[in-house]
Amino acid sequence: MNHMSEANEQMTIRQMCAEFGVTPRTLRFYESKELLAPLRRGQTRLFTRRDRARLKLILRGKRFGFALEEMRELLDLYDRDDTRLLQLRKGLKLGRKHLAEMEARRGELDEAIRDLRAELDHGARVLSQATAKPMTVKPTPEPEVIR
Amino acid sequence: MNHMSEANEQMTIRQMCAEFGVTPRTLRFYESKELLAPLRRGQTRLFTRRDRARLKLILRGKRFGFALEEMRELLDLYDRDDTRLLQLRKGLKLGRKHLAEMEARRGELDEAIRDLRAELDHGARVLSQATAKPMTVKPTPEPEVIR
DNA sequence: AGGCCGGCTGACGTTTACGTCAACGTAACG
DNA sequence: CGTTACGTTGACGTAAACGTCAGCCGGCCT
Repeated sequence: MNHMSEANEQMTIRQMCAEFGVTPRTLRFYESKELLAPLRRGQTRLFTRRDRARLKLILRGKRFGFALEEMRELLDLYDRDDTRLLQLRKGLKLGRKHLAEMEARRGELDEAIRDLRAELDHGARVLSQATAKPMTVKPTPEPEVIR
Repeated sequence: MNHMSEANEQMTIRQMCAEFGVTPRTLRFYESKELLAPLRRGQTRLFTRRDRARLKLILRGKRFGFALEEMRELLDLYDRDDTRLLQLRKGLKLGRKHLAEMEARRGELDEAIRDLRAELDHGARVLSQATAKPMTVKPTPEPEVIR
């Protein structure tokens, strides 16, 4: 009962690593870059729910090719410090820019997916034809246009 | 003189750079990694439509965080060498894996977009409320500056 | 008391994806 | 015929994002 105190609020570095699949080095590195700001019990880091939220966003950003430095600025937007209006304005502007980037990227991703699908379809077609009549092995002088 | 020769088929390194917004170094680097294989007129590289197609895919892949090495394997899939069936099979498998990754990534991207939008809406709401009744402004060190 | 675990701080190493610079070739321009 | 422009090949440098290793704490078990 005791060791199950409702504090999964603060967690150690190992627990964080387990939850997010990163190494301690990574978390310390992020802290050094001021992306995270865990509490301290003596020397030991204690990661809060805020750190977890930020880390989630960081890793998400990374997966889409945003640099850590870019993410750092954006993180404040998610912090919802509604008291400082100037900051908020800046954050909104930045956020909108980011959103536009992401939507553009989604469009491109869709295109890439379409293209890749087309290639896969083509490949599958060629393959089924080849296995159907295995005579047509080498000469493929089809007038197919490469687009 | 014949600057209008119909050969935009083979193009020089500068022309490539202009078309794709990269540096010569980048193209030479890609060649060294066997991602491109331009022809040669003596020493000079001549990039073909094949190189252009590949470069387009490379840059696209990069924008979505795929490493050059990953892209290199995939590029063959787009080459449509329909003669080597075993290769084709391998390529298809790889391509499908890649496609699955991209689709997963698109799902995540959509989620990220939704989240960011929510934050932006929240921010905008807070901001409009604050400007409507500016009494609830926490002690801001600086007086409000317009944008 | 001794030993191990988990965490901490440097500090240097590594990988990826190029940038930068030197030295050279060659073709055209004036 | 010199210089300007574009091309080439090394070779070394760099920024980002960690990995790795050494050395040192402070608890906790036995």
